[in-house]
Order: sequence, then C-alpha cells, then structure tokens
Amino acid sequence: MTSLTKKELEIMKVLWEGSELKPAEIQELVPGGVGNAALRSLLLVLLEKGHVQREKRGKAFYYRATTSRAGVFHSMIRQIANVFSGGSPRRLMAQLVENEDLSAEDVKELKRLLSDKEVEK
Amino acid sequence: MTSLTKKELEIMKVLWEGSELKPAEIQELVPGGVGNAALRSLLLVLLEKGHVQREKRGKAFYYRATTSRAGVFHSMIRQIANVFSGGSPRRLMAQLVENEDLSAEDVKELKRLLSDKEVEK
DNA sequence: TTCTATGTGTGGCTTTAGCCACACATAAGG
DNA sequence: CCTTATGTGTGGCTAAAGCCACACATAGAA
Repeated sequence: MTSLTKKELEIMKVLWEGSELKPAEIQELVPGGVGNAALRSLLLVLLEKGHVQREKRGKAFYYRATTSRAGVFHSMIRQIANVFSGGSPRRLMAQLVENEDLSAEDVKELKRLLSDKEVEK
Repeated sequence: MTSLTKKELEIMKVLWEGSELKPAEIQELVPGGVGNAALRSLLLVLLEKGHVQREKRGKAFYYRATTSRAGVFHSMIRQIANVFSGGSPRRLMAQLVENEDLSAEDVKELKRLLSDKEVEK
C-alpha cells in the first residue's frame, strides 16, 4: 500500500467521509485548504497510486476512495509504533495511557471496551 | 515544534536512545541506513530546527536530542487523531482496541494500566 | 442553436527531502 | 615534527511534493 503524503491524506479523509464527490466539492472540504488545480493534480496522483477511482457523470469526474480507512490507519500506527515502542501495539497503547491525559470517563470507557474484547475471544 | 520528516525521525530515534553521539556513531544506528555525508546534512537541518544541539569534543561534534521524545510522540498522535478520530485521543485508542488485534494478555495488561490511572487521580 | 458556467488537461513552476563528492582541517600516534 | 585517519564544510545534484495559469471542452440553460 503506497504511502500517503500530508496533503494526500487530507484528501483521503474527505473521501472516506463523503463517498462520491467531484473536485470542486472535495476542495471545499479539504481541512488545510487547497486550490482547485492543485487539488486535481493530487487527485491524479492518488488515482495512479490506486487510492481512488473516478467515474464520469455529466461533465465532471466523481471520485471515491478505494483503499480502506482502516488499512491506512493500521499502517500509520505501525510506523509510529516502530519509532516509539519497538513495534509493539500494546506498548504503544501503554504510552498513550501515560501521555495523553484522559479524563476519568475516558478511562472507564476504555476499560469497558477492553472487557468486551475479552469476552468475545 | 517543527515537524520531522521520515529520515529526520529515524535519526531522532537514535539520539533519544543513545544520548551523546558523533555522526559516525549515529550513522551505524540509523534504522533505514544512510550515507555519512547525507546524515550530516540531516543533522544540520535538525540543528536549525532546534531538535538537536552539538558540542565539539576532540575533532568531532557530539550531538544530542533537545526536543523530547514524548513531545514529538504527542504531536504525531494528535495528527493521526485529527484524521481518524476527530482529534479525540480516547476515540483513537478505541480504534486501536478494535483494529490492532491484541492478545488476551495485552488486554489484561492494558486494563491494569487503566486501573492504576484511575487510582492516582 | 448559441452562449456561458463549470470542468478538464497540460505543462511547468517552486520548495523541500534526501543524498553525495570533494577539498580542506586537525587530533593524536609514531 | 610529520603523517594519516577521521571529521567537517561546501556546493550542488535528483526526485518528489505541492501548487497554478491557461487553453480547451462541453452540459445545460436561454
């Protein structure tokens, strides 16, 4: 899975949330902001990399994501884990518990999720 | 805090683990591998960005990290959270619980960590 | 049918990342 | 003192990221 640059990721974020969109629509939703021509260039790159497909409807191309949000998430997490926790997801999560000050409620919720996980095994 | 590129991050990883090192020493430890001259160029960039300091001892400069591992970790996590969980660390962790198949032992350990967190509040 | 607003394709620009060759400097050992 | 192994500084290269101007195309309204 070819990796995504910062700007490409912003675009994928929009597509993961918005299903089928044409450039002008995507443009307005890109978090960092981007010109129309620049956006279209990036869409072509994403097309080549296989991260999106497009289909002509009327005058415009409509784009949709083809690579899964979860897959990209997973590989980004793995990269971070490699640097900060020797590749271990568990140790990564442990560091998150330490560093990202969670509210008492957050902690409760997470414990609940983990318990569910235990049961379904 | 200026952000780090892939290669710069690899170098910082080495420095976070190795305290005071000269280029030749760093070079051998960089995970992805890198030429000596290339490495030194990157060190100068890191110097300008304020991520490292250096001090001459004998013939060589010895480098050490000045930005904290935890700080960089935090900001990288925040970036990922922005894309994948609306900026919320809790939801990020929830996604990790869902996606990163943890062993039964991992789950237990994490619950324990969370319980500790609860107590110390 | 003609016009126009909306899209597209193309070519090319600037900046940054990443890398390296080569000339010069110098600590430290003989 | 002289040599040499080890570092450094400089200048510059290529590839990729990110961006945009402008000419051409055409769906759909008038």
